[in-house]
Amino acid sequence: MLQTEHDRVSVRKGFNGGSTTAGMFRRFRAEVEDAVEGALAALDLPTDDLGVEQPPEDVEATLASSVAFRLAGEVGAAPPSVAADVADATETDGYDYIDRVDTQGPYVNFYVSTAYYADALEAGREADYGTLPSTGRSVVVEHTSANPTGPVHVGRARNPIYGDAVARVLEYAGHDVDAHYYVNDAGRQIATFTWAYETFDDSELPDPERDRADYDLVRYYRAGNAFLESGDDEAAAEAEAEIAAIMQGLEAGDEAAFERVSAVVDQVLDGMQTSLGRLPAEFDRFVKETEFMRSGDADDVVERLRGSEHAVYEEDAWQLDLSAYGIDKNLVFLRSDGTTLYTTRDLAYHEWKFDNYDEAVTVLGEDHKLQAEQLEAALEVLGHDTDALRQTFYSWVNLPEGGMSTREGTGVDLDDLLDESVQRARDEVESRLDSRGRDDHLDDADLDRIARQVGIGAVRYDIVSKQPTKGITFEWDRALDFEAQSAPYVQYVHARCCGIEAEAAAAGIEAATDLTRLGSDAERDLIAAVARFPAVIEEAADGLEPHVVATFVRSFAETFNTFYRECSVLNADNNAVAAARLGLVEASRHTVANGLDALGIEAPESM
RNA sequence: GGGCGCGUAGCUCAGUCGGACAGAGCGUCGGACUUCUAAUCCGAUGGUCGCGGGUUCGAAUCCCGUCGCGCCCGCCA
Repeated sequence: MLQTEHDRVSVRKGFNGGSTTAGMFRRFRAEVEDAVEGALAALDLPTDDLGVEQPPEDVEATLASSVAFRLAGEVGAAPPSVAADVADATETDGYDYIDRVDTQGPYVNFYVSTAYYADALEAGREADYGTLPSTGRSVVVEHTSANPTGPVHVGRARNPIYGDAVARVLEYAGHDVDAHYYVNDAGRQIATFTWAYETFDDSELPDPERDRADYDLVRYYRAGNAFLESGDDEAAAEAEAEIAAIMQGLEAGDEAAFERVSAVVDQVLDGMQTSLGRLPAEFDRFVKETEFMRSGDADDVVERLRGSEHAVYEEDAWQLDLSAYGIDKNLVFLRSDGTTLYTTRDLAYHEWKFDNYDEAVTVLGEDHKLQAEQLEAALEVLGHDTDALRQTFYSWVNLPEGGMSTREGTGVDLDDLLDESVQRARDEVESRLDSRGRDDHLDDADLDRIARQVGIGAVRYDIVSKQPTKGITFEWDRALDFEAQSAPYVQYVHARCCGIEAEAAAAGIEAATDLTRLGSDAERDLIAAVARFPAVIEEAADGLEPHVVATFVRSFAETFNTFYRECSVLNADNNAVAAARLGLVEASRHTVANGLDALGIEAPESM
């Protein structure tokens, strides 16, 4: 079986055309809000809080209002009585998706119309279903930005996985997104790295773990740091002088210094990109700190900060007193030796972002929170409206025995995790081959593809499905669990959809959009789930929380599996039912494929 | 010590801008493949939402306190 387009994760930038829909659920919600507001206004009641919410699963209504609770006191009647009045005053004519209103105790319940289901079914059959209409807003998402000092380890991997998903979700939500990786090629650590690379000899270092530049060069970085910490003060002082010279050279715009540093940075970054590309996490642009040193923008920031009322000169260094912004810690923006710091250059970068984008999103580890607050305050000192800046944080991924560190060489390399996961996925596929129900003859290339899609998808889902603020302890068995509530569970639904569509095509069944043939609970529940997808994208984008897509897609898969069991396409009572169900399968496939795509997880056509 | 975050079933997690009996998966126990793929489905089991106060008609959700864990408090990033 050949790999087709559906097997590949779409390129984010590809989503700028095609038909788009605001989504049935979102429109229904807007209608309900409008109707409730109208009813309250008619009753001369306040409309500031409509209390529109989603009822529990066992309630048939799609949305409800709990407004009667709050109004009971004002009206002087019990909530159920108020609810009845509101329901009576609610006008349902003129709305496409509100079918009817009733009450259940204190709740006013709203039920969707046939048109709601019909439109969801039709919209779902479009391949780009879930893509919201263009907002016309440009957003830069900066994520990962790991120091180019060595191979990407699992502790860092949450950033590209979460960050890439944020970028994708924003793209689905209709924004014009660019992903940036901000390259630290000017900091002290990089100068140290450069010195070490030039100083140590390959023969005195351990063999690299992999034949790749990042694995090769990180040995020098570790050796250099170990040397500086070894306690030989005289030798260390000599090294420090050289490191300082490199930093001074960069600051002075010395071309030779830039070349020395890039010789290290470019190689390591190239290796890191190979790892990141496996996830995949791809970037539209790599922005180097040194760009802002060479352009003079960093110096310009220094001059303007120095002239601000918050600037103080203490202990020979220029600092920003940010107590007016509620930050006790001074921000040093120019060292006593005249060199700039990371945050100084980052300020120049952010000014550039503001000039070129409507909104700037940054995905950072929680250890950067203080620095991020200082950055935001400093941007305000520089006269910017920081509403355009959204900084979002994730907690570290730790090993059961502690944290991971590139410098100390502790931790699990991302490559090792992905290799192991793909290998375990391959074992899994092979062990299932004999009992496999479908006879579509998987060849070796298919096994490779499935192992890769499932293995990497499982790792990615494991990380992206959790709230970013929650800490994660990395455990092999848990990260590589392919059971339910994991990527393979959802991917399997996609493969099932593809299998059904292939069989249906062979049987000459053509998909139809025919709601009249889809009356069972399982079918209606599935269409209702399809209808919610765009609203899920919207929620995930608004909160920069891709994990809500992960939750949705898993729950959607469950709904689909119930439908699968109860509503056969090929063995339907007649052709019309088969065609209608096939249309629903198509809508389901688009929902799952795009939900996974928004998370950066591939959707296999067969498993 | 101060700041920020986290604490929900034995385990891993949803739910947290206050609302209908707190939901999944794993685990355990018991069922379902001559059927579009069983990486599936169905059922049972399992919770003082860390603890103590407060606000409210109503609190896992908001406020105060407290305990435990994590991160930060560098002229590092």
